[in-house]
Amino acid sequence: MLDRSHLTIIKAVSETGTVTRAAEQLCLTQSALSHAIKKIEHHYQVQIWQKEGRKLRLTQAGHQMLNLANRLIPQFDYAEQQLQQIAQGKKGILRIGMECHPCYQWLLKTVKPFLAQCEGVDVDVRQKFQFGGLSALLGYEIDLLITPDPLFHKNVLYTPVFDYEHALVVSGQSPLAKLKHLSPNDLSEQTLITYPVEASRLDIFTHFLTPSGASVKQHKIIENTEIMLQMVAANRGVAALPRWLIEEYQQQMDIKPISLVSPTAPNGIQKSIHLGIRENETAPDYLNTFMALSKKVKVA
Amino acid sequence: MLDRSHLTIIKAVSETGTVTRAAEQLCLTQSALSHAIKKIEHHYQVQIWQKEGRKLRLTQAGHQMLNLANRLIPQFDYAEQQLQQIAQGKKGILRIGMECHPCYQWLLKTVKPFLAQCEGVDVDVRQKFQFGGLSALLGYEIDLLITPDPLFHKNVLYTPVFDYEHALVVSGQSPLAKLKHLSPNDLSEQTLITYPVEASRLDIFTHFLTPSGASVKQHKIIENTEIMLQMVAANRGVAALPRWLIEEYQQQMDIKPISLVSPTAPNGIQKSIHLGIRENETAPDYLNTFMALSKKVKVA
DNA sequence: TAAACGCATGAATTATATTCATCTAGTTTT
DNA sequence: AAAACTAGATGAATATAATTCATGCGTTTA
Repeated sequence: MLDRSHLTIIKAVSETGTVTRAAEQLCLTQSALSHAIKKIEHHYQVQIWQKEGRKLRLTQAGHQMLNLANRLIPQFDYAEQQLQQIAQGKKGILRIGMECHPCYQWLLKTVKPFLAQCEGVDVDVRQKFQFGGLSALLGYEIDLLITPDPLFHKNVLYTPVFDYEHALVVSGQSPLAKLKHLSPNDLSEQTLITYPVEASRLDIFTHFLTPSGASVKQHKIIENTEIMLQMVAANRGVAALPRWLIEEYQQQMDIKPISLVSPTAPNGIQKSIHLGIRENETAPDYLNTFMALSKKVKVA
Repeated sequence: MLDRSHLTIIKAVSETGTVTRAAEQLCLTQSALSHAIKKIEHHYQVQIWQKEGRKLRLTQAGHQMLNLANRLIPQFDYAEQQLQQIAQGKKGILRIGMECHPCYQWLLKTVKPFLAQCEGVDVDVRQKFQFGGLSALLGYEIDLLITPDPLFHKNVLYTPVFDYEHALVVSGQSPLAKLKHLSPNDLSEQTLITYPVEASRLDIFTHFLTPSGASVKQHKIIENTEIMLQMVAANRGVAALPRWLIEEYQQQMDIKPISLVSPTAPNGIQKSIHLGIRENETAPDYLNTFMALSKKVKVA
């Protein structure tokens, strides 16, 4: 029963001093305000104000309403502003899910201009998903999935943003460094360093070693890309990473990319990073902004 | 535009999970809620929720509305409760203004049974007023003024609650202690301790010293009654306080009351504590309760 | 003492909220 | 795979509530 409008009226009356001026301020008639307050006065059986000569005076109940108004109205106003900003795609949280460890470097490059362009929008990046990135997307844990392996789902729309070659990175000191490309059996005496995910999600296994029945001497797990490359540079192992990423670090480290050639991938392992979004809903503007920006980012 | 009702709807929907059940809870139809939300969706051009199979899912904007709802609705509810209780004269805040420092002891005795009797009513005591207690009362800062000096005003009704003698308190060791009463000139070599208010509001000046052209040797300011009495007991000065108050402390301290006799006050300074209330308005029940209680409280 | 000001109020009007009946789409049952 | 069911959306009809208009009454001002 007691409503925002009543609070607005009481506030306006206390500000302007008279109902008539309050009505002007609210673009209503004096009568409208008078009726409105009379109504809640009847409903709660309390007086809100009293005529005192020509002036009005708030009763205790009126003062309580005024207090309430002063507390609540700004919150309503702020919420409305937020709604309008959300409507214009200026406000929100873009929750990004990453399924592609080395893409982090790329993401940073995209997020930077995005934050500059969409001032009201925060970015949240998540990298671990209990049931995988796709279900995180469908379960509304994230709004955007960055993945090199776009698993089909009817409600998810994937957009490729850039192609890259998944190559082996080796130390400049390694004997392998002289080769232009190598085949699965060339790794039989090597130590392979990977991110801590299941082998079934590592392309070097699924698209290179496993189809040929080949394997490596040792398998080490490292979570951090830079450390991984330091290890490789120190000739303590080899790793599979995007060629552009390797080339980016090549200036500061003694490393080298080599194509992974096999019967199933005669030209090396070719991959595409895809952005996945839910298809059913109307995407907020800032999501489209992000998609557009992501296509402009150069990676090599 | 955005209103309490919308917040109520969103809250109910989030609690019950479906619009239909929310409608039941609010004693409305599913259609009503659907239309209401559609309206603000159109107005702000945002989605609040989405159908997802048989379930609903709040959008980001929807979640913000829900947050707002959870913050604001309880405040509305509380305000309504207060209104209803105010209507019944059962609930409110009794804002008491004190213009009489030593009356604090008396006030405590009155407030205690009052709080017991009026469970829903809070008491707020204010002691300092920028423009004095009378204007605080007329300006609705307080609802009740406790004063020994009832300044006339046509809209203020004063009721005397008890009479007392304003007497001098001296140490038992003081040579003055042997006197039954004393006159203004007897204080010429004494140190007078008073509360920190203007001399024009201290009866010992206005009704005793000043009319006779007398004065004291020294004037010390102390805010706290007990400390004041400790000082007196230690024979470091004398003070003017209600006789009943002095007698109350006489058991535990070596102090003594002495009447202040002068041509203008041949029987000592006789005072009355008055309760002042605004006359024009209908007083809430608990104010009358307080008035009634205050007359029963014995002070000596 | 008339004019001006300012709130209250009843009736008329306008706007808004709610319902009813129906539709659509997803989900479950058979 | 069809039928039955569930839950929300929607347009039109209706009910309710908000607003205005015209006017009255008390207070203040000139």
